[in-house]
Amino acid sequence: MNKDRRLGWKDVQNHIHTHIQNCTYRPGDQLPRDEDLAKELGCARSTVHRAMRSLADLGLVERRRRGGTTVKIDPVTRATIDIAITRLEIEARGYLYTHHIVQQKTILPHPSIAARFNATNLDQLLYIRSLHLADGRPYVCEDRWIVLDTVPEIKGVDLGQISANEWLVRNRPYSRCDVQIYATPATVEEAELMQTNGREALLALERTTWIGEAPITHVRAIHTPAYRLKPRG
Amino acid sequence: MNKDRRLGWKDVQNHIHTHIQNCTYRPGDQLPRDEDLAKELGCARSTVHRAMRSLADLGLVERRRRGGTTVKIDPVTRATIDIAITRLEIEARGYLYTHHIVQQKTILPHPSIAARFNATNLDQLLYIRSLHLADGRPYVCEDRWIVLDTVPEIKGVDLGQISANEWLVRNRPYSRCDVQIYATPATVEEAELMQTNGREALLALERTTWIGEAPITHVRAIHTPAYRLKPRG
DNA sequence: AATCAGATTATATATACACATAATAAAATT
DNA sequence: AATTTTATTATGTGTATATATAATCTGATT
Repeated sequence: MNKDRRLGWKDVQNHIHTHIQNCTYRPGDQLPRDEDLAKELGCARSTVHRAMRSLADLGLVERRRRGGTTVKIDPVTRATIDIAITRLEIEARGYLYTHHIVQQKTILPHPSIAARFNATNLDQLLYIRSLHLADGRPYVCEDRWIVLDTVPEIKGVDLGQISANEWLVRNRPYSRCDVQIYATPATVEEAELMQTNGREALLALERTTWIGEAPITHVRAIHTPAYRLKPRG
Repeated sequence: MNKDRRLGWKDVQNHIHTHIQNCTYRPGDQLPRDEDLAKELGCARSTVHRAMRSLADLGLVERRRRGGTTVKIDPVTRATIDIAITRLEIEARGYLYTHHIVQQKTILPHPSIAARFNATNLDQLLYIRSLHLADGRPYVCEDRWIVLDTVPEIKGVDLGQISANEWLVRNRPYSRCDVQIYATPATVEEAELMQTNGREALLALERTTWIGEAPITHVRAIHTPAYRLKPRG
């Protein structure tokens, strides 16, 4: 037990959070100043500050210099999703991971792909359609465009061995990543690959990455119909 | 300009982040100790600590007591989505918001709904299907189950005026929220409401909330086919 | 009355130091 | 040799203080 222990920032955070849940402080209300709260609770201002900053990170309160801290008027539900290497996601669910390349070719960028990269002067792209399986059953179908100017080394990699997904994550850190999530009906070919019905509703997860100004890759990953994306704990 | 300014934690963060992007430090590598980095960069350990904690929050590095800080072996793309009140989301896009109730009734919980709440002894629920429109065009169709035992006051609220979504967010803080995102084909009735084709692929966003142990509400919000969920900048 | 220069105030950041805690290694004990 | 105890080490937390920054108010100047 932590009977006589000093007050920690998490205690302070809980204290305030509880009051917000109690409606002691309601949306829009002003919270006490850091200093006053510190005095009231018998801890240092830094400790209150740490707790307040954490609550602000959670999107529960808003802090403005001089304006003090207020309970957010329009609370948002903040959900954080971790998009891991597909192999690890499948293995974490206890399945055996395999993958294979469906199609691979070097192409010039289609305007819609160039638009995603927000670039006009793109040269050759490596296009790969690959299927990732869990215990032999389709799990994710990935369409990927890799900017060869930015990642020339990938030409020498055996992408049948290590997936482009995994190789890139391990070898090409990015400085910016755009994500979009949407529902899409399976095309006939996709339905065949995913072993499901045509025009079935699939969850699509698109990512586009850059290092500095240079575009790296654009992926569109479609999941099996039953797939549910769950934010972390 | 901040020429001769002291080093801030964001500077330190950028410093390390740049090195990770450079591959000076690669996934799995050990970073210098906080103290050494502080000495090297000429700032306090607390400043380095702040930067490191931020990088850990971003999912870029992992910190273990005694074990030091390492670049994450399997980096994840971390995306944070803010789910706001539907009215505000629509207005933020510059549209006129309207909504209306399609159906409203008091029912006993269907087992699948009780399962979502992880509860067995649920009493009466208020079920509401409502349509939220942007400039008169369907935007979101919301199926909501409200636990009347937990939120009895809602019986006295005119939910045609203020949506259940908005009333609950403003009046019922929650301590826990489960979120699930998936694709679903529109039913015939849903397609009619959303003015789209039957079995069209729609993005569904499910939320279930509790205050303490008490279940508050469960929502299933389906979006128009063109809808794309975008994590915050 | 409008404008602009300071004073004020609350949060934000940086620093320094002490102690807590967890993980590990080394030493002592059985 | 196996186990337990102890020491070490790097991060985590709490405290105290000084300074920075942004927002607001005050009041002098025009």
